[in-house]
Amino acid sequence: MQNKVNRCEAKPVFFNSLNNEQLKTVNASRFVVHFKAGETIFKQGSALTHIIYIIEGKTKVLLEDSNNRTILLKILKQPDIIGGPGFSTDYRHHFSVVALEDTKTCFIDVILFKRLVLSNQPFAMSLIAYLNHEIIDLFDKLKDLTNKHMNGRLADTLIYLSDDVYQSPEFTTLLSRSDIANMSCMTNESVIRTLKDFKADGIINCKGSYFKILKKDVLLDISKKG
Amino acid sequence: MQNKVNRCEAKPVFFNSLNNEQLKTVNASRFVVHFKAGETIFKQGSALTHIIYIIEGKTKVLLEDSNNRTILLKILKQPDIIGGPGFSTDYRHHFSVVALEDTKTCFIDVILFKRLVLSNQPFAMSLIAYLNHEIIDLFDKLKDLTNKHMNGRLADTLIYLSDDVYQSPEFTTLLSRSDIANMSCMTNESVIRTLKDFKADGIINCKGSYFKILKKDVLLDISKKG
DNA sequence: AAAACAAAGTGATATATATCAACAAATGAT
DNA sequence: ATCATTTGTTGATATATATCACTTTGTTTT
Repeated sequence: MQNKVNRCEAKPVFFNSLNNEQLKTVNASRFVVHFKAGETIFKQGSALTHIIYIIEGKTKVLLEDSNNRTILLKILKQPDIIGGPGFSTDYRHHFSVVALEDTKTCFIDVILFKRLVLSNQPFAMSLIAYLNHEIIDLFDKLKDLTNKHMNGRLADTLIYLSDDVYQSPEFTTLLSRSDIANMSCMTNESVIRTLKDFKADGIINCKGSYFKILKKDVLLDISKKG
Repeated sequence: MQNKVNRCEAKPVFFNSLNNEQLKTVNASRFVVHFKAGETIFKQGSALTHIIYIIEGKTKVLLEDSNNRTILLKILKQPDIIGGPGFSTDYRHHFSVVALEDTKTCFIDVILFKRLVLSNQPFAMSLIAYLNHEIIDLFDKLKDLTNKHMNGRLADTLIYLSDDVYQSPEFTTLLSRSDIANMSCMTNESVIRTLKDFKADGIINCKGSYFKILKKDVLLDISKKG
């Protein structure tokens, strides 16, 4: 891990409610860290000492359990903030974050972050709104992953990648088949087989890391039906 | 639904960080509502107008999806607060709450609640901590429900009921087999069969609504192994 | 108490999905 | 370029779990 200290170029939407003086304090202590593809930005269970802002690059968020099973929860990229529910609870990380490509991040001391929350009500309120959005997303994830069958779950993953991560019906992904499996709660082999089915039905086209969604309406329908 | 207006006798832990003046404001506007067993306290999708504090009685929290499948997320009882992630986002309920027995609740206007959050930093911070705990619980739920097999999931449910809800190895529950199924993401029939297996193995005893956990260590082991 | 209804329980069968084993293709190292 | 290693792919088989049809038990209603 390279550890180049310099200024952040970008500013997260999240920090909009800070005043100039507060922004100056943040600027004074924050530092940039570069991660190479495959490197772990932080590991589940470790101490939460900084709130991390992604300046550049895509990262995957992993929920790991004691039996070596992993859920790939989501993909984070600029201007996402990586905090995690350890903030103001046990100050530990409850998921791991791994860089999918070379990634540039900005570290903000969590003690400073807490001071900002305590001294700026709109900032606190926007954090509360953010956390509630996270909870809504987790509700949806819980429903999708437990109630839907493989086809529906894989359709969800493909729609998520296309709409949210790559913002295009056509994309080349850094995710392996196993990553896609971990996102969709299925095995490697089942992902491959189901992708093959989708391809045979003319819903998508894919080869290796290349994906193209041909019939989004059908995919949405599969997602809805579960 | 009866709608008897009077004072709340109990005060949630949650409101500890309020000062006297703020408590007075809350007291002035809050009102008590009684629900009978089976009645819906609020329905998923409806407007979030009040934060509800449970004074007495047990309620179930239901996550409903568009295909009529339901997850029973948890059981709430005094001194739990029912707010939900609609607060400061879309001001809608993202789950339904149904009374399992006669339940006494205290309604607090959500606009007043928001004012309190904005005017009292420690209160805001304790809300943030609460939301983060909720997220940690959801992470665990997500991992448990997607990674574990039936035995492990049902073991989790039994441990939850014994430890958290009834706080005794022996309890008579208001939950039906279907409720237990919805908590454990399995069918009615599978719950019955698995309970029978546990009984045959001397891990639990149960008959109708009566449950007794005989070998908690074994149950914990089943839960861990998944 | 009888009837009606809901909830609990059982067995047979179907189905979704994982597992295993083997191989092909792509990628990286020497 | 060749070998080694990982990643992707395929087919055969095993297994967990749902579904369906039915019986039994318990609980409310008249």
